[in-house]
Amino acid sequence: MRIGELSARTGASRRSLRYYEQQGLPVSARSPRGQRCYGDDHVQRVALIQIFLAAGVSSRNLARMVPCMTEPNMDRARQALTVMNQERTRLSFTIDSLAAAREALDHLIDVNRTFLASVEDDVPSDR
Amino acid sequence: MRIGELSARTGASRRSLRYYEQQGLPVSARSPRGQRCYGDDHVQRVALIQIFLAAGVSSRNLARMVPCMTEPNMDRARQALTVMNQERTRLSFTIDSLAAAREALDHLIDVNRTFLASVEDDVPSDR
DNA sequence: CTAAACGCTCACATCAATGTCAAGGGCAAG
DNA sequence: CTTGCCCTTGACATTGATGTGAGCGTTTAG
Repeated sequence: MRIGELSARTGASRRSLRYYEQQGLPVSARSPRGQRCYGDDHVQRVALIQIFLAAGVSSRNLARMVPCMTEPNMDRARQALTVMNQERTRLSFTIDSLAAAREALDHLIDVNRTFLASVEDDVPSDR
Repeated sequence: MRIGELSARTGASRRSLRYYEQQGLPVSARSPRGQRCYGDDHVQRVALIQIFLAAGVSSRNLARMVPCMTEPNMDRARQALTVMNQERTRLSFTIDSLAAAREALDHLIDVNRTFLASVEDDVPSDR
């Protein structure tokens, strides 16, 4: 399939797909007269890329991980493993931070709700 | 205290503190001849801002939440509550996404590790 | 064959938070 | 008063993923 279809199937814009490729993500298989040509397997690979990009993995690091997903290779595998572990640590840290933020938010929401309730009850309580 | 000290206490750069204020975050209390002047309570408020900014809350939305933390007010409280709930939803969604990404990553790590182990065992198994 | 629809590259724009630099004002100690 | 440090505003730079548009080739349907 060509880029338009892959874009439709993955939800990634054509622009993004070209960008991924430009960043070294092996999402391409250039063909006939310069047009990008993809197979069904690329759909899943792009999905994975989207997941990790959304998770804050830089395309730079992703480029060191993705090749490994497709074509195992001793040298790269070791490097990839290192990056993956780093990213895992970063991810865990981020998740914890977000959870903490959510707790703080819950507290604020609670305070706010209580405040609003007290104000609204003021009139009734005046009866 | 002035901006330098607040910066030192919170870890936020002077630039950031001015930026927060510019974005409508009530992190200021302009004084004598134009210099920003803060109280101890500002330290905690900035800390909260940092937490939420790091959690991906836009300064725009933060501006609708923060005033409420400091000075309860019916009108703003309702608006803030709406924003807070939206942000909470977004946060939860993000956390789930990151957790999913981490699982995907764990899988990749496992595959990679297995691959490496198999390759390394190849020589010993050849004996 | 022609037009529509799609693809290619290049380049500039965007957003958000922050860095950085410039030109100047405020204030304390010598 | 001067030196030094902190402050002010304003403007331009950066980073990363993506949008957008121009100018030009390709493929496909009529």
